Amino acid sequence: MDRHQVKPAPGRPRSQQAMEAVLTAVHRLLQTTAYKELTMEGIAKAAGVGKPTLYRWWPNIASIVMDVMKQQAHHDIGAPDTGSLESDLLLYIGDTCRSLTQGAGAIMRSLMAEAQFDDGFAQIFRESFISSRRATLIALLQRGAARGELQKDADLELLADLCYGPIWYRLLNGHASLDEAFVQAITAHIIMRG
Amino acid sequence: MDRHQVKPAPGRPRSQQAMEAVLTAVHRLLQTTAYKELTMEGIAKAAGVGKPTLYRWWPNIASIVMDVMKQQAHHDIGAPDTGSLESDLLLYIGDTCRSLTQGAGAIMRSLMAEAQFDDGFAQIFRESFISSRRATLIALLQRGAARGELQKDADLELLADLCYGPIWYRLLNGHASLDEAFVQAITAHIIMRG
Amino acid sequence: MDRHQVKPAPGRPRSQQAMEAVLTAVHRLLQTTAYKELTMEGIAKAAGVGKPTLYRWWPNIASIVMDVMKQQAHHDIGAPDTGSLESDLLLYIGDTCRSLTQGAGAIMRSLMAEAQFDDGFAQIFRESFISSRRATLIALLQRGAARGELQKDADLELLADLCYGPIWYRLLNGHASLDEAFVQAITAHIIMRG
Amino acid sequence: MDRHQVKPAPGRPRSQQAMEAVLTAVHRLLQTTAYKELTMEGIAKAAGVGKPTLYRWWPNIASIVMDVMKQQAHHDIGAPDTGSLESDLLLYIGDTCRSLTQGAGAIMRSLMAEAQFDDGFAQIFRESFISSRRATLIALLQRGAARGELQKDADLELLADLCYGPIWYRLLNGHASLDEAFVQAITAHIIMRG
DNA sequence: TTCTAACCGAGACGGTACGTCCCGTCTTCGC
DNA sequence: GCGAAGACGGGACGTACCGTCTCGGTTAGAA
Repeated sequence: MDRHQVKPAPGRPRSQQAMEAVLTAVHRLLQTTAYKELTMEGIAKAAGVGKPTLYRWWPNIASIVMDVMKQQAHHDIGAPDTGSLESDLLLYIGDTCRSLTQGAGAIMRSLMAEAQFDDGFAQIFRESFISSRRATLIALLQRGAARGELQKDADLELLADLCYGPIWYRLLNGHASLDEAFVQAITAHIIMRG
Repeated sequence: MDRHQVKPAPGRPRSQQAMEAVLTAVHRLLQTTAYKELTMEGIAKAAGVGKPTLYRWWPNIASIVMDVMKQQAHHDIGAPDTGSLESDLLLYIGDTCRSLTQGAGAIMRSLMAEAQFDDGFAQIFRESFISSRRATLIALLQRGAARGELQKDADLELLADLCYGPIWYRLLNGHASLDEAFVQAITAHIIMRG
Repeated sequence: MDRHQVKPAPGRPRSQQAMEAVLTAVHRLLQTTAYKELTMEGIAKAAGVGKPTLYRWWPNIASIVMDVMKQQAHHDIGAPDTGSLESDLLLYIGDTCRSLTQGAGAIMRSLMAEAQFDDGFAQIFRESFISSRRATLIALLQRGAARGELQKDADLELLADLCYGPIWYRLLNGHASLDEAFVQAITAHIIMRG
Repeated sequence: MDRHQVKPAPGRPRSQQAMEAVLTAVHRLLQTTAYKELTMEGIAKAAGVGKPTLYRWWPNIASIVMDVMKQQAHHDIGAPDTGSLESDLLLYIGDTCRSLTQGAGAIMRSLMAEAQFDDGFAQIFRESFISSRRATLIALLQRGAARGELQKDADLELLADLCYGPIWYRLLNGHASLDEAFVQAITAHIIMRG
C-alpha cells in the first residue's frame, strides 16, 4: 500500500494550544482594533505567547489574520445547487456580499491590500481565498451552462471576473454598497449575458 | 488651484525647486525599488532634502507617490469621442489597460492597497484617480446612450463597475492579464448588455 | 595661531541633557541593582531616553557605567606630595583602598571583568582608569626615588605592579580585605624593597 | 568521584559518555572561538547532547569551561621541592606564567571575569583554582621559611598576594608580559623581602 | 539697507516595532 | 526512565524608521 511510515518528528511537538491561543487573541483584537494596528509584539502579548513562537508558525501578521479568517469563514458560504442558475447566483453572490458587509469586509480589504506588497503572501492568499471561491462560482456557472442556462460558448472565466470584479471594486473603493440591488443587478447581468 | 488674494507671506517662500527634486527623486527610486521599500528617510536623502521639508508638503509616502503618478499620467489617457461607443470603449479601456500593463500597474496597485489602510489618503486617491476616470468613462457611456447605443434604462454606474471592476480585479489578483482580448471582451460585454 | 575654525556640525546638536539624564539614571540604578542586571532597555526606560540615543552615545553598557564612574571619581583620589614617599604611599594607597571598599569596588570589578570580554572596551577602560592611576603612582615613586628613598636602579613599573597587583587580586578574589593593615603592609614592602 | 555501591539504576543510566563528549566539544570549540561566544545551545549542538542534559550536569557555561580547564591542567603545574626556595619559586612561578602565556591565559581571564558576576561560580572557581594554587605556593614558602630562607615573622599570605597579585594584574590588564624577566623579578623580590 | 520671519539642509531626539538570539523549562519520543 | 531533540514563554538585543525638534545658514519681502 501507500501507507508509508510517518516518521514522528523528534523533539517536543508544536503546541496546538499555543496556535489556537494566537488565533483567538487575534480574533478578539480585531474586534476593537484595525488590522493595521496589529503588531507581532502586541499579538504575542495578547496571546500569552513568545514572539519566536509566533514566527515559528507564521511569517507575518497577514498570514495570522488569514488563518483567523479561514477558520471562521469555513462554513460561511456554501455552494448552492438549486437547479436554477439564477437562484444559485442570487444565493451565492448574496451570501458573499452579506459576509463582506457584516464585518469580514474590512479584513478582506486589508488582506487584499497586503497581498499587493508581499508576493509570498499574495500567492497563499489567492490560493486560500480567491481561487477556491472562484472555483466554486465557476462550478456553479458550469452546471448552469450544462443545463443550457448560458450560451454554449460563454467564457466562464470572464463571467467570474464580471462577478467578482465589481464586488472587490466596490469593496475596495467604497463608492457604492454591496446591497441586495447590487446582487440582483450582477446576477441579472450574468444570466442575460449567457 | 483657484487661490486668489494670496496674502503676501512674510519670510522665505517654499521652494518649488525642493518639491520638484522630491518628485524626480521618487520617480527615479521607483524605477529600481518597490513602493514598499520607500521610506521618508530614504526619499529625503535621495532628493537632498530635509525630512521636515517632506512633511511640510506631504503627510506620507503614498501622497508623494500619488503626486508622481499624477504628474506623469496627466496626458496618458484621453477621452476618445469617435462617434461610436464601441470604438470609444475599445480605445479608452485599451489605453487604460496598456497604461497599467506598462509599468503604472505596480504602483497603482500599491496606492490602491495603501488606500485600504489610510482613510485620509483613500479619499484623496479616489478623488484624484478613481473618480475622475470613472467620470470620463461614464461621460463616454452617456454619449453612447444618447445615441441609442445602450438601452434607455441602462444603469451607467453599474456599467462602469462592470468595466473597472474586472480591470482592478485582474490587476490586483494577477490571475489573468489585461491584454487586447480582455479589452475586447469587456467592451463587447458592455455593448451587448446595453 | 592654532585656533583653527571649529566647523559646527550640521544638524541638531547632541543633547547634553539626555546624556546627563542617562548618567544620573544609571547611577541611581546602580544603588539598587547589580551591574549585571543592567540592560540597555532598562536604562533607556529609566532615563526617559530612546534606545537609539543610548547607542548613539555609547556602544555598550560597560561604557556608560565607566562614564558614571569617571564623573564621580574625578575628585576622589588626588596625588599626595608630602615630601615623604612613605606618607605619600600611605595616603595614596589608603585612598585607593578606601574608595574601593566603600562601593566603587563592586563596579570596578565588573568593569575589569567586562574588559576581559571586549577588547575595544578594554582599551578605553585601561586608558581611562588603570593607566592614569598607574601614572600617578609612578610619578609619586619617581619623586621618592629622586629623593633617594628608593634604590637607584629600582624598577618603578614592577613596583607599581607590586602595589596594584595585590589590590586588584584581593578585590577580584575577595580572599582578604583592603583594610588599613593591608595598606601599611604594601607600603612597607615597597619602601623596604627600594 | 568516590562513587561506590552503584545502585543498579532502573532504566537507561546516565551517560558518562555524554559528559565527556561535552568537555571534548567545548575544548574543541575553544580552539576557534572566544569564551564569550559560547552558548549552551551551541555546546549542546556541538556535543550532540540535549540541552537538559547540559543543565543536569552544569549550571552554566563557566562551570563547563572550568571543568575543561581542570581536566587538562591537572598535570600542568606541579609543586617543586628542590631544597632551595629560590629554585622552587623560579620553577613554580615560571610554570604558572608559561601555562598562562601558552593559551590557558585567555580562558583563565574569562573565568576570573565570570566570577565577578556570579557568586556561586566565584566560590567554586576560587576553591578549584585560586585556593589550591595558593595553598601550593604557601606550602612552598613555608618549607623555605622552615629552612630559614625567609624572615621568621614573614606574612606568607601577603607574600602570596605579592606573587599572584602582579601575575593576575598583568594577565587581566595586558600592560606587560609574563616573561622570564618578570618571573625572576618577582622571585627576587619575595626572596629579598623575607 | 537692514531686519526678520519662514524657509532650507542636516541630523539628533523620544519612540515603537522589528526579527533574532539565547535563556532555562517543558514535553514527546526512541533506546 | 534516561536522554536527544526541539518547541515553549520570556526577554534583551541592536536596527530601522517614524514624525518632531533644534540647530546654523539662506532668502526675500517689509520696515
